Amino acid sequence: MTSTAVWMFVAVRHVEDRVLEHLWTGGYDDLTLAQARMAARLDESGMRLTELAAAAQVTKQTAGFLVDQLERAGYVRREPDPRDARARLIRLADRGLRARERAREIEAIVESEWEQHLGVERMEALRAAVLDLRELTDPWN
Amino acid sequence: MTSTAVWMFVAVRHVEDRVLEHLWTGGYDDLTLAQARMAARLDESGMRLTELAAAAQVTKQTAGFLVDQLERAGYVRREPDPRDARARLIRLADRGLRARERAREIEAIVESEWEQHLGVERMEALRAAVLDLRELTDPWN
DNA sequence: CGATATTAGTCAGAGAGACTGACGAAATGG
DNA sequence: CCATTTCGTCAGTCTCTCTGACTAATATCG
Repeated sequence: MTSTAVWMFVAVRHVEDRVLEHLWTGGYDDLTLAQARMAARLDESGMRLTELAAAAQVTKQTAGFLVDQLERAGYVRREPDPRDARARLIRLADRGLRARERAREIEAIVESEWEQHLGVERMEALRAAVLDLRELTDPWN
Repeated sequence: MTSTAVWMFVAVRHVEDRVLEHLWTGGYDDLTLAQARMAARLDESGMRLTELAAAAQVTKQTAGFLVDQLERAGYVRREPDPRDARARLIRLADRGLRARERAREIEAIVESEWEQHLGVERMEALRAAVLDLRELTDPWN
């Protein structure tokens, strides 16, 4: 190093800090970084624990540990999966939806700061490039 | 979410996994992810613990904990700082330099994969954009 | 100079997060 | 229908990270 990935890491950490601070000051002060990272990968239609674990790149034990906490705090709920009696679908509950909304506020602000710094065109190119890289880098996709 | 930062996070994790695996198979199998992240931010001229902590975005206690391990494993050494008797300069030792060299090998491979996927031009734009964002995102700079 | 404030780093303790291994229950596929 | 795979949990351990308190050295300023 020092490779591109290191500077991406720095940028990510910066966003995470901003998001977490915004969530905390907005009343979601029981969320930890690890919990927020899990929740960030949860899609609208509900996911199984194993799926979520793969998407978040942690073991299913770790995912279960964090989802337990999110559930107890009211951010997500588990529903039976009609297709498989062993599995349950994890979805955002009301509190989770509201917290996601709040997170999106600050994300939009940070991205507009970046856009201001880079210019609209380069920011759009960055966004598109990173998204394209998912094909190579996202175990979930 | 899902914001740009989430996909950057995914890409970073992918690189970290690849680097760590490459280091492990190359004989540096005592390195942990947290240790490698610290070492990645260590510059050639030597840094103080407090500087390194700021750069890596952890507390100085955490930085000290990880540097202790890196030192015991022979990756770094601490030298007295001629400018300040309280401080010491942390530098890469021989083993650390060799490990960094090995890390750079795989980083170059991953970046060439990305370049192949995005094209030379877009990859260069990505690299430049992320580097430019340091002004907004890197507490060390 | 000398009192005060700041800075560099360490010690101690606690909590969170991450892993491996083993397991029961349900589903899948010959 | 039996063997295998998959879903999730339980148990245990280790690593990482933080807060708070502290010592020693340096910087500031009247």
